[in-house]
Order: sequence, then C-alpha cells, then structure tokens
Amino acid sequence: MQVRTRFAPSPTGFLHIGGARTALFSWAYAKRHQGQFILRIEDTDVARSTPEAVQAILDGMEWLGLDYDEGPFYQMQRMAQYKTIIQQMLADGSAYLCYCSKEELDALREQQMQQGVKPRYDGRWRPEDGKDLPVPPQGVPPVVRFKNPSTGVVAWDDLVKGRIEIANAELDDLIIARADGTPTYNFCVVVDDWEMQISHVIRGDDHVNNTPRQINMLKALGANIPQYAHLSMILGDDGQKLSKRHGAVSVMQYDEEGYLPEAVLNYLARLGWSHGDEEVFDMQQFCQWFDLDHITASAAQFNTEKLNWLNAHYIKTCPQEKLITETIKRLKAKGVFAEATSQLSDAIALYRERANNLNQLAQDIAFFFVAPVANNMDVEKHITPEALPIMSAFVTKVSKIDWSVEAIHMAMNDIVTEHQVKFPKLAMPLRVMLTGGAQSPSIDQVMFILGREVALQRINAYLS
RNA sequence: GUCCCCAUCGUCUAGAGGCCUAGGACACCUCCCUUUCACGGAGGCGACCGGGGUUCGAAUCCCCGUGGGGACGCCA
Repeated sequence: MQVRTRFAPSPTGFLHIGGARTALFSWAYAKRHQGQFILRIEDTDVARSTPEAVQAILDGMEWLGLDYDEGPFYQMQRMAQYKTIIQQMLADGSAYLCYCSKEELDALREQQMQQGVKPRYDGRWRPEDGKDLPVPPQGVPPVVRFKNPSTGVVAWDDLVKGRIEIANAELDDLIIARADGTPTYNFCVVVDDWEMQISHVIRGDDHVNNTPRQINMLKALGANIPQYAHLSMILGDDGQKLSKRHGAVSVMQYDEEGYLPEAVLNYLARLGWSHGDEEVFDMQQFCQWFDLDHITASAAQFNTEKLNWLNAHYIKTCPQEKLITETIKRLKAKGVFAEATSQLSDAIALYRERANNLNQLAQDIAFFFVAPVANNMDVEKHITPEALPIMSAFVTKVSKIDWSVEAIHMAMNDIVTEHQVKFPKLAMPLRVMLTGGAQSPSIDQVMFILGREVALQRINAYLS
C-alpha cells in the first residue's frame, strides 16, 4: 500500500512544539515508507485564520527542514468540491437540513448539561421513516447535518492507543455545513483525507473524539478508512498543559533563543517515541528507524535541560561554516560586528565545545571584538596589588616573543617561575584583563587569538 | 455531568509473563582531568500509583479504585 500522510494545521497561530512533533512524525513515517507527505492548511475558520499564521507555519516547517511532497493545499480553495459532495449527501439521504437556531441549540445544551447527560443534538429535524418533520420556519437558513448511524459501534485500531470503540448512540448528527453554506472542519477533513488518499492519519489525540464521526462519514461516502495514529500531547516544562496563554511558543522562537534545528528535531523525535537506548541521531537515521509501534500512549513533559544537552551536542558537531554564519548573525543582534575572519573562526573553534546555545556562544566570544567590561568581583579578587608587578613583567616578556600559543605558554611558565608563584596567580588576572571574567578556555589560547596588540592594550589599561 | 484516553526514577523512556537484583538518557551528587569555567572520563542517587485476581511465575494480562488528561461548538 502506498503510504500517504499529511500535516493539517489550522492557520490561527504559529507552529508550536506539539504541531511540530506531529508534523515530524507524519513526515518521518512517509519517508520511512517511501510515501508522500502532504501539507494541508485548514483555513475554513475565516474569522480566525490569517495569512501571517500561514506564513509562520511555512517558516517553521522550513526551519525544521520538514519538506512536503504535495501542497500546501488550502481548504478555502476547495469550497466547490465540498459543496458538491454536500449536495450529493443531501440527495442520497446521508445528510439533511436542520432549521434549529443557535439559540434553540444553546437552550438544549444547557438543559442537557443540567440533567447530567452528554450534550448533543436531539435529532428533531432528522428524517426518519414514519416520522413527521416540523414545518420549516420562514427566513431561517438551515444548516446541513450528517445523518449519523443511531445504532451499533464505530471502532478502529488506533496505531498508538490500540482498539477504540465508540457507541453510535454517543454520537449526534454533526453539522457539516453552516447556515451560510460553508462546510465545517470535520467534513472537510473527511473529504480531503479521502480525495488526497491519505493512508495514515497521524495527529494529536485531541482528535480521538472526532475520529468515529469521521469514520462514519467516510463510510457514508463509500471511502476507504485510513489508519489512525493519535499522538499524546506535550506538556510544558512544569507539567502543565501548553496553551497560548501558558508556555506555548513558536518553533521559530527556538531559533531566536539559540537552538539548532537539528537539536530541536532530535529532541522532539525522542519525545513520545523511542528506539531502544538511542538518544542522539540525525533525521536520516530517524527516518530509517521511525515506526508507530514505539510511540508512547501517554503525555510527555517537555524538558528544556535535555534539549540544551542535545543542542550542545549539535553545536559541537555542526559544520564550522554554519557556526560562523550563525554567530555573526547573533553577534550582530547584540550590536557586535564581526566578519568571517580567521580570528572569528578560531574563537568559535575554541568556544564551541563549551557552548550549549548559539546565543551563548556569541556572547562568550563577543569580548574578542569589543573590549569587555570587567566583572567587579573578579577584578577585586584577581587583580590584586601583588598581581600588578607580575603582569608588568609578563607584558615585557610577551612583547618580544614569537606570537604563538606555545610561546605565550612558555612565557607564562617563565614568569611564574621567576616570581615563584603558582600558575593561577598569573593566569587569573590575565583572564580577567583579557576577557573581563574569571572563566574562559586556556588563557594562552585566548590571548593568541586576541592578538598581541589588543592583548597588550587590555593589560596595560590595568597597569597605568 | 457524560463519553474517551493515560499511568515505570524529578524528566524523557527501555520493557510484548521468567532474560528485571527493572536498563539507557537528561538533571543532580562524588571523584578524575585541569590554568578558572566548561567539555570529557569513572562512579553514585533514583521508579514499576493502590488493591484484588489469572499464573508455577506479573512492571508486563484482567477487574476495581485513585490520580491525571482530552472531548462534548454553525472552532479547528
């Protein structure tokens, strides 16, 4: 069977982490089976859909590298098709007109809630053999409802949750076209999944409840029923549900915050899915391994610490060229202008091992390009009166050496020997003078990259 | 309220009746490396929600309970 999956976001906001994982799994499943991955924009809610949101979703997909074989399709451009099918259903009796007003429906719902029963449409306009329907009221545009089977059960073997059965008696006749004639979500999904020949519907488990209705409609249309895989939700770092109000952020924000897409992808892949003990793998590997059998049925809590760890890994293994580009961009955002020089490259090479974030990496090496403002506590602690003569001697010595890491290191050794002090007595003040802080890689390497002129200038600023 | 889903270390997870004295990873702690901080290396801490079954044997299967979550729109 040809595997065809789809990602079908509604453009009412950015692509968040949960949507990204859903897209990732659908994408990977298609890749794994040499199938097609389709992007479909579900924009039938005209009031809430925006072109900006469409763009945000496209941007997010692109940043993550989730390419699609077909689409993006826009449901608003498929209106004619939906309406044709609605007419057919009306004609063959699988759908009918309902003249209930919203007010009537609200009253019904409220009454049912009070009685402690599941709120649902009571079928007052549903045609039935031997049943007399009310007379359609004047001037009320009807909605179209799907005539859901009233008996029996709908069941499917969910690829992540196992068999799920719902009694048709639990379902009501859902509206498939609004009073203004526009089709609703559940109906459009059905038509699209059918016509786009989707073989596997991989989506969030907030859609579990829609599935039986969709299956019933698919059956009424004589369509094949796709396989369903419902993914559990992703909770925030605090275990709370993610929402626009609480913690849900665009995947693009991870870019802004200094994460590499490789890290986000790897992290997301392991959130709710596993392949034995494998933790670190690229998307090519993931696409070879990915299966629906190893998806967890329970919700997963997001863990930024682990994402950071993966980000550190991908910063270490990232091509140097990409790191240079990223760092220049991020330095610029801090108002530090650097060019792709060998000095920048050397600085990155020296610091990339210790960074778990691109913004941090930029921050760490900014002092190479802009004189640092030293931390007062570090200055007090390390640049003591006793340190100054040592530093003076060091300046004198280092002014005359060949400019190499080895020579600088030897000079440092000579000075500590001559002054009979431990190495840190020289290294620490030097570190503070050169970098502005007490933490850095080997200071001889830092000094070498900084260059003799700038290094001496920074030291002398403390000596005068 | 009604229906549906879920339940292993703090977190992500391995686990398909004996391989489990429950494995890995993040975090945390200790030690090593060391020129500070990281990185890296070696250890450590740490979990099967509760109760009943089924079975020679259950983290794994069944039931009940409890706790979480989701859905009940002319939203998607």
